[in-house]
Parts: sequence; C-alpha cells; structure tokens
Amino acid sequence: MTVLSLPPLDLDTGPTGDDDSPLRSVSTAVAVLDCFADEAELGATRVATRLGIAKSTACRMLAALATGGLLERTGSGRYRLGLRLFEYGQLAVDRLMLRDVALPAMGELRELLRETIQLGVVVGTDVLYVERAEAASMNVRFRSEHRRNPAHSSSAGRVLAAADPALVTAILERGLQRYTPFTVVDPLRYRQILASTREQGYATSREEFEPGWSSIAAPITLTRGGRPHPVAALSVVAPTSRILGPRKPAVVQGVRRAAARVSADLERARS
Amino acid sequence: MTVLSLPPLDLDTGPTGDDDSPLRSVSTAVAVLDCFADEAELGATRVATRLGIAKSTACRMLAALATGGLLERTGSGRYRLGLRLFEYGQLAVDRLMLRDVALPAMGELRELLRETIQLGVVVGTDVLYVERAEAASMNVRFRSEHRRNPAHSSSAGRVLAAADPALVTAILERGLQRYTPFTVVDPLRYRQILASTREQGYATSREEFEPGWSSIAAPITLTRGGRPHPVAALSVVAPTSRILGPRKPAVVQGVRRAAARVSADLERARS
DNA sequence: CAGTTGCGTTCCGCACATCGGAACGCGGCC
DNA sequence: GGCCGCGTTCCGATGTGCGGAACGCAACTG
Repeated sequence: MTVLSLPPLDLDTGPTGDDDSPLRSVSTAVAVLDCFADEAELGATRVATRLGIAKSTACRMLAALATGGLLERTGSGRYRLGLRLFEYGQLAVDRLMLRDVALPAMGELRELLRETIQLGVVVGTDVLYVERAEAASMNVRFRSEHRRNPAHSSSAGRVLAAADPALVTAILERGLQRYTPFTVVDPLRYRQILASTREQGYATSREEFEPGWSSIAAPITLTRGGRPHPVAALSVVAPTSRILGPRKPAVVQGVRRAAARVSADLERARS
Repeated sequence: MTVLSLPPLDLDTGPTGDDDSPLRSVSTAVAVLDCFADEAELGATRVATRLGIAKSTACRMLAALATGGLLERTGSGRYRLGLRLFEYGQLAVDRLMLRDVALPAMGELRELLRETIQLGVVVGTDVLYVERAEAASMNVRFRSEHRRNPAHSSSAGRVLAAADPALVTAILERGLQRYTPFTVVDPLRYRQILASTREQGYATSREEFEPGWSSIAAPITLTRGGRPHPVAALSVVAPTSRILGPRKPAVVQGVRRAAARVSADLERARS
C-alpha cells in the first residue's frame, strides 16, 4: 500500500545517525514525524526500529509530540499525525499570500480550458501543489500521491528551475530519475529544455511522469530587487492530446495570461 | 530550571503555557511552533521573550526546526512556518478517511441549499473545519480566522458534544465565553440544549458566534462498539433568516440526510 | 560618517535533562 | 494457562542542551 513512485521526503544518509545539527532531541522528534509520512499509524516499537533508537526513547518522543498536538493517540495505543498539523499547514500556505490570490484566476482558467489547474511551489527538489482546481467538479480533492512530484519531470518544476540555478544544480545532483519512457534524464537535454523555457516563458512536460498525462506551466513571478523572480507556477494537466494537440496554443496563452494576472495581483497584495 | 522566586509571568492561557512533560526540548520546540500561530514571521529575540527562554535557546530551536523543514527562513533572517507542515497536515486529514468521503455529499448539499457547507471535527474544546464548500463559488477559500471556533457556540460543536460527556466537561471547565448577545453562557441552559440536540438529532446556533450568522449541524457517526458515535459534523452556515426562517425544515432535512449518507459511506470505506 | 541600537548567531562551562537497558502491566494468541 | 508482543515506566550515568556574554552585521540617527 505504500506509494512507490515517489522518492522519500528527504534523502537520509541512513538510519545510523547523521548528526549535523544541534538539538539532537528535536532532530529525532522531526525524524519521528517523518516516519508518519509513509505509514498512517505507528507504535513505539516500529518507530524505534525504523530510526535505530531505543524503544523507550521512541515512546517518550511519541508522548511528547502527542502532548504537543502534533500526533494523536489512536485507540490501540499507536499514534498518527495530529490535526494541529493541519492548522499549521493551512497557516503556512495562507501566509504565502498566494493561494487566495491565485484561486480566482485558477477558477476562471479552469472554466476557460475545462481542464485541471494546479498551483505549485518548490520544496527541496520537488514541486508541491498547494491548490488544485479540478476539471470535472470541485468535489474531487487530489490525493497525497499527486500532491508532490519531482521538479525535473513536471512543467511546473521547469518554469521554476529555469530562473533558479541553485535549484537546477540541486535537481541534477539528486539525479534525473526516469518515471516513463518519455522522462528526460539527460542533463544536457534538461538544460536545453530549461533554456527554451526561459526563452518562451512557459514549459511543457509530455508524459514524463505519468503515462498519458502531460502538462503546461507558466511562472508566477514577484519583483525582488527590481527583477521578476518566479515564486510559484500555474500548470494545466490533462491527457496529452487535449493540451499538446491543436489546442496547445490556446492552452499556452491561457495559462500564461492567468499566471501573469496572478503575478500582478500578488504584487498588489504585498503592501 | 527556571528561577522559582519570580512570580509567574501572566502568559495567556492559550496554546502556550504547560511544560510539565518529559523531553523538555521537544516541548519547547512545540511551543516555538505555537508562537507562529499568531504571527507570520518571528525572529529569535521575539520567540525568546514570548516563551521566557534565552535568546540562544530560541535561536537553536529555530535552526533545528528549520533544518527539519517545519520552519523556513525568510530573507531577513527571521522564520515562518514551513511547507512541510502543509504536507503533514494534508496527510493527517487524508487519513481520517473523512474529507474525501464527505466531499461529494457536501457538494450536493451545497447545490441543494445554495449555502455554505462545513465539515468540522473536534480538536481540544474547539471545532476545526477541515473542509468547506462555499455557497457562492469554489474560489473563496476560508481564511484562518474562520477555520476554528469554540465548540460551545457552534452547531457543529453541539452535535459533537451531545454524545461526548468528556468533551462537555472540558468545554464547561474552559468556560462558556460570550461572543455575541446571543451566546449561551449558562451551563444549565447549555446542557438543556445538548439534551434537545441528542433528542432531535441536529443542533442549531443562532448568531452565537458572529452577529447575523447562524448554523445548523448534523452528526456524522461511525459505529464503534455496536453504537453509533459522532466523529464529525456537517453544518450549514448562512445569514440567520436564510436558514432559521421558513426554510429551516428543509435545511434540517437536507443536512441530516447528507450527514447520514456520509456516515454510511464512511462506514463502507472502513474495510 | 561614526555612534548606536537592535538583530541573529556563536562560544563555553556547568548542571541536569535525556538516553538506553531492564523490568512491568497488559492484551491477544496459540 | 503460558507465551509472546506491545506500550510504558524506572533508574543511574553521561553527554547534551541551557543561559549569559561576546561577536558580526545591518539599519537608523545624530
């Protein structure tokens, strides 16, 4: 039942203790939280073996996180992620002043194209989608396995990497993992794609992450230091023929205009 | 250990305060996170003064939480909530197996009544709304100030407290704070309301939290130990005359049916 | 332009919080 | 009933995080 297609949240050098930070107990507490990214419910023994710590330590960590509200106890003495994390997460996104600004444009773009619109930001070397306007109806919330994907294989990741050399090196250092036969895994070709992305002002991904599905993305920018800097991406995702066929020019124009509008609104909201 | 001769600084009895658990550094780390519930960006000095800890401690806490991804550094050396919290929060809600199950019914109820529908769960003595279907359009996401409200003054909180004596005592112990002239603050009257809620199978709140706005809620139940037990509430919130006037019977019937349907779907999803 | 103030960060020694192992209580399961 | 697995608790030694002061830097300010 675990999701195999995505890389783990963070690349661990192994369970045998990488201690590059002070506050060891806080670090292990975060590591305990990370354990819950894979499994819904965990007990002390399981956590202890996964992290290579003593069972008593794991038990204390779980108890401390539970009293803090970051974890909750289930009936059987195990633990799961707590709803306080939901509140914090909503606050984190709210404070980007991005989702609220982008939602109207996303809704209109969805109506215009009748396709699914995603709002993505970079976290690490992945793209995290903080909002999605579904094509069919609003009543399908995207599931966790589609809430994040590697930056190198998505159009949103490309418009964001196109203007961020540090991100590009991080992505290349991590390696261009192949997900479909179409995934671009050659660094040189990847850089060429980024160059054309810079030039054209939008990016595409043709079935490079999930067979049959492609996407087109445009950057949402914010003027920092006099120069526009991408902070997020608006992307249209659909079966390949619906957006990379004859409709492609219309889709490109639509998503670019919507992203430009969001950028302007965002600029205005920062005051 | 803190100096005992000093009188305890009158910290607000809100999210901060109790540090009696083991793993003190983890507790303070959670307290540091709590600081960000109020303010979007904080620095080490501010955090230190708010928690009454040394500036160096606060700095280390912030750094540790940032390397864990729970916080992010802003340009000016301050910190804000990190997007990893968004991921964790989404996972926490996903694993309730509640939002996905409830969304179709919420959408239909919204279309039926043309009003805003909320899906709320209990956290502490508050009701936290994990999803909302807006009446006007989907493009208005509810803001943080309306994502949570005290259980005693909301209809959702009443249907959830009606079957949970422990929650009732917790609510009463906290005190029935007054928000509007209509807020029920008399414990006896509150218990009467809960009794009639139990009897009728739904609850109302007439402008008890925000002037002009009322709500009607019905419980979403899950059979535990042979008996249905409320785990969430579906509520309709609107200006008072639109739901507590002549339309009230229709609204009550609609929300009760929708909640019953979600309960059945939820029961089915647990397999 | 230097003085000042505030910030975040770093350093260091002492004290105490935290870790691991072993023991305990409890529930299912042969 | 005996056995196993689980989560929890207890305890002593130790290493880790605490507080205070010092540092570098940036933004104001006279």
